[in-house]
This record gives sequence, C-alpha cells and structure tokens, in this order.
Amino acid sequence: MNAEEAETAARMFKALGDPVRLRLFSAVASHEGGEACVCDISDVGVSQPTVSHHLKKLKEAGLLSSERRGTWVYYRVEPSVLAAMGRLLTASPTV
Amino acid sequence: MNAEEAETAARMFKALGDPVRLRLFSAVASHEGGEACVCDISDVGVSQPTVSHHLKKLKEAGLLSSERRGTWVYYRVEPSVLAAMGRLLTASPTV
DNA sequence: TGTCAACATAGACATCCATCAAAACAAGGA
DNA sequence: TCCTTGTTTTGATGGATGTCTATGTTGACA
Repeated sequence: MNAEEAETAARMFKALGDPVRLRLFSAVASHEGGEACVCDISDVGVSQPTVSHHLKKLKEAGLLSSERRGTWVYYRVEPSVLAAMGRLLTASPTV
Repeated sequence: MNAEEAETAARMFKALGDPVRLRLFSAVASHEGGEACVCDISDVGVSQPTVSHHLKKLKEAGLLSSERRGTWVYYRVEPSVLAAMGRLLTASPTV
C-alpha cells in the first residue's frame, strides 16, 4: 500500500473514527429504504449544528450522499465505497 | 447502535484513520508469516520514534499485538478484531 | 409578503493528536 | 564492563478537531 492509497483509505476510516459519526452512519444505513432525513437520526446526544457538521464530514469522505426533497434533506450510504472498505479489511492476506 | 458500542468501534476505525498507521498495519498484515519486526516496516516516511508511537496506538486499539524476541519486537494482527470490523461494514442492512 | 420549520454555515474555544529531538531502556557481543 | 543496535518513552509544539451559540439559507404555507 503506497502513500496515496493510504491517504484515501485513511480518510474514510477516519470519518468513521468518531462515535457520533459512526452512530449517524449506522442510523442512515439501517434506516428504512437505505436513506434518512436529518430529523430521523438527530438523537445522538449533540446539538443540531454538530449533527450537521458530522454529516458533512461523512459526505466529504464519500461515505454518504445527500439530496434535498422539499423541506427535508435525505442522506443515503454509498454502497460501493462501503464494500471497498470491507474488502480492505477482510481481504488482508494474513498468510 | 448505542453510544457504548459506537465508542468501542470508533476507537478501532480511528486507529486506522491515519495514513501512516494504515500503512504500518497493512505492512504487518501482508508480511511473510503474518508478523513483522519494527525494522521491517519502518520506511513509511516518518521518524522511528513516530513509528513506535503509531504501533502503540494500533496495539491499544486491539488491532495489533506485540512480542519481544531477543533484540527485535514482532507485531502481528489480531484476526478476530479485523473480521468484526469487516462485518460491521459489509453487513450493514442497506435495505 | 411574512412566518415557521429544517438544515447549514460562521466563529470561538478547549482539547486532542501527529511529529520530532533527546533521552531512556533492553539485549547481545567484545 | 563498555559499546552498539533496536525499540520505547518523554517533553514540546504546531495544527487539526469536536463542540457550542448565533446567524444564515432554503422551502412550504397562509
């Protein structure tokens, strides 16, 4: 694994390396339809701006995407990125 | 996912959320025999004490274990923890 | 147009973290 | 015992990060 690959992958792991973000991500992933509006997942113990801040981070890391529909903004997981991260962990050649 | 679970899992993701640590971890995992001494994997572009610092972090997160054999200290991956992290990502019910 | 609700941004602040140089520790050999 | 090599710990420092309050923006509706 070269420096560039490590940089990209680390950015994604880092995004999940915060308890609040991990709970938000998990809530979106497990929500009905694979997507959730912010109002559905905001009960993680921090203020609303903080939730918004963390969702932005997850989005910047490529783990979530968002779309506004009327009053609400819906977040959904990016399946391909998720699968890639999973492979990176389980496919480690622990010979 | 409750707060406590998130705390534990986030600690592991966080440990891999640094490019240097990710490269160190990958180097140990892909090294012959599934283990490597520090001298085998120190060429990641930072000073040797920094390497030691990061290896300690990975160890504290439960991702690596270490053992001293004579002059050298060998690190190896903890397969069970790795598998659990992989499951956490790929088993997300993206219904 | 005005108001309300959902969400995002800005700015401030305290804390954490990656990094290095220097020193300490551990083990083997002369 | 002294020296050399491999590894960890310590202490310092600059930068990143999580959190809040306050404010801005966007869209629905009367």
